[in-house]
Amino acid sequence: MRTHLCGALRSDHVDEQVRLGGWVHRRRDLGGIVFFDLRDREGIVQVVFNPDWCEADVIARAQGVGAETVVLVEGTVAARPVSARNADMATGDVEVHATGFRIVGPAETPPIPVWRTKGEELPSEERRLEYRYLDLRRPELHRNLALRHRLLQRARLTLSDLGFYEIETPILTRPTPEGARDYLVPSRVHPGQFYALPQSPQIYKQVLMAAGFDRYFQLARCFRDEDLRADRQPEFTQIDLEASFVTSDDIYTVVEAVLVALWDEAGESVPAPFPRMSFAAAMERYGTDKPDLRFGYTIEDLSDFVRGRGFQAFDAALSEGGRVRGIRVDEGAKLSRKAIDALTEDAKQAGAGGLAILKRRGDELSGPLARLDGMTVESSGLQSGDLLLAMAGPDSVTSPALDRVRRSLISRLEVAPREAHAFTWIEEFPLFERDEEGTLEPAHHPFTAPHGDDVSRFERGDLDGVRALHYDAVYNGTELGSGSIRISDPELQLRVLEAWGLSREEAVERFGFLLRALRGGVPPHGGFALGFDRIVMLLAGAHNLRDVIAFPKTTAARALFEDTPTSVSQDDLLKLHIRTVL
RNA sequence: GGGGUUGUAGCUCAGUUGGUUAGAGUGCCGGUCUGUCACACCGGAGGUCGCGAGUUCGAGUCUCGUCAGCCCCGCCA
Repeated sequence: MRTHLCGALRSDHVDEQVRLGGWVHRRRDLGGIVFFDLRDREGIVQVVFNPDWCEADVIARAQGVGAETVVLVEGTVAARPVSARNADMATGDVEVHATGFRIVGPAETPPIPVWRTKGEELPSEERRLEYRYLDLRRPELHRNLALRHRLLQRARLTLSDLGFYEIETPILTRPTPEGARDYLVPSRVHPGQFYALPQSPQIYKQVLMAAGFDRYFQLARCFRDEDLRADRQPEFTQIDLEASFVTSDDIYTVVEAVLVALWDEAGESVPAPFPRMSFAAAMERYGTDKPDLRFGYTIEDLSDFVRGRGFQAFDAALSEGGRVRGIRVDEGAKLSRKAIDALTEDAKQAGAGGLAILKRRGDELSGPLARLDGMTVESSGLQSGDLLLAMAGPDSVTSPALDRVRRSLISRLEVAPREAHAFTWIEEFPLFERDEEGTLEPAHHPFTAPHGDDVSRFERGDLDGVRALHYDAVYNGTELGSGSIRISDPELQLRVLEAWGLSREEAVERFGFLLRALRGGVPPHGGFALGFDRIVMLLAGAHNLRDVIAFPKTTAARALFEDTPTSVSQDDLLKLHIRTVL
């Protein structure tokens, strides 16, 4: 049917007879002569209908063809007249002199444009999702999904070469009351019973290790019924992997190989191994477990610097066991009053009581902290033009607030990043953390092994300080994925589940299948899961996940194109033994 | 669950302090046009101002509710 793709035609093809198929992108009808741009997956080429080579009835039909109509074109590739070349088009040196054409896919006038006039905004997100078949025709989304395809293939190839088997795990799985909410699937043959869609293949991959597959990976679809964000969809794809007889270092090596390969596929060369940082150090220096290491402006402990110098709010916080922490900002004195107010607002929004500042210009200090007892230009430690931002409180307040202030500061100062790609491992996470009421909660899933040095602490029941063999891969302030070394001792697994708040009976009821597998002889094992959609988004330069997923959901978890979810008939529900209570 | 924001022609948007017949660009329809590439030019059609109440002599504009999109907080073991 076709001999070439539209976007592939170049000067080498001049004088060749071609048959093309594609969508009419735009039409320019000059009366006696008609141009249109024909678009396919590879790109766009100009087709010309001219009485010099074209029958009158063919021209007449070409004049009437509407945008987005699918046509077959027969003709000759010709070099354009020099004055008519288009440097903005990849195919701009040539055009197709059509001798015949046929409409094979008539199109209604499109409700949203595929081609937009210069300066015209994209249609609303709502329209784009409603008419997804049109929105997806835009070259930008084609590029994103083409990149996604290449990254998927590269991930497969890389892991396969490293000895990983791609093994599929069930989509109909066992509900887990803990963690994220499950999407439930009713069983028809077992009245009143339900499957759940997997939040991740976590337990299955551990069972595969127990089964001796040694190394597993999967491009796994995962489902979580939680509220959404620009970077969160209810169903998403993970590059999920697990390996046996490994330590954290082995997992780092594998994940680094995958990430380096993916970045390479996108044309970016990045060095491995990645630097490592403990969770404690990340929280201390950056206030977050996903620090953006492209920038400085690290957090400092200013408690001793300000203690007892007549600043009431600081001394109060210090006497309550808090600290005073802050950020020294080179050249920060140039920030406007308005910008500093905005930073203060950021700090308050993130939960801080306020933001105290000290500014040095020449030999003059200003700002509330200038009134500290004994404050002098020398003792301030600031260079001319510098700014010091400080806040007081428990770390649980100042860390997130200083993280927020730091990120806001970086964007307001428009500082250039020191490097384009800053990967880092964050490790030694706590195994448990306390929620707002002070109740101990597992920080991750309950299969994460305690750090070897902290096992005795765990045995003693001193859970607060126990570190986990859990690690995150962080890139430019974004968490790409996380993983851990798993518990392979069934007794330890039971005790962790108990510490998690489950009775022994409950633990066996919910996780018995895993415990049985562990008792059956399991190697030490661990793994990782990378958020694939997010990686594609970063590498495509997209700003939300919807632009790298062919058929995404809205922030209310609805699909507008197919209008889903939807009600079903009472009859269908009855067959599933379900009654609605709306 | 909470907060913010947006909703006006097929699409992208403007619409002043509440005041006559709600506008522009583009698309669409008709016409002219042989080198355009945002083709140009002439003419035309096209509106439940998201939906529902309320205030008012009068509501696109003010108030309340509601629906939908987007962003954020909670949530995401």
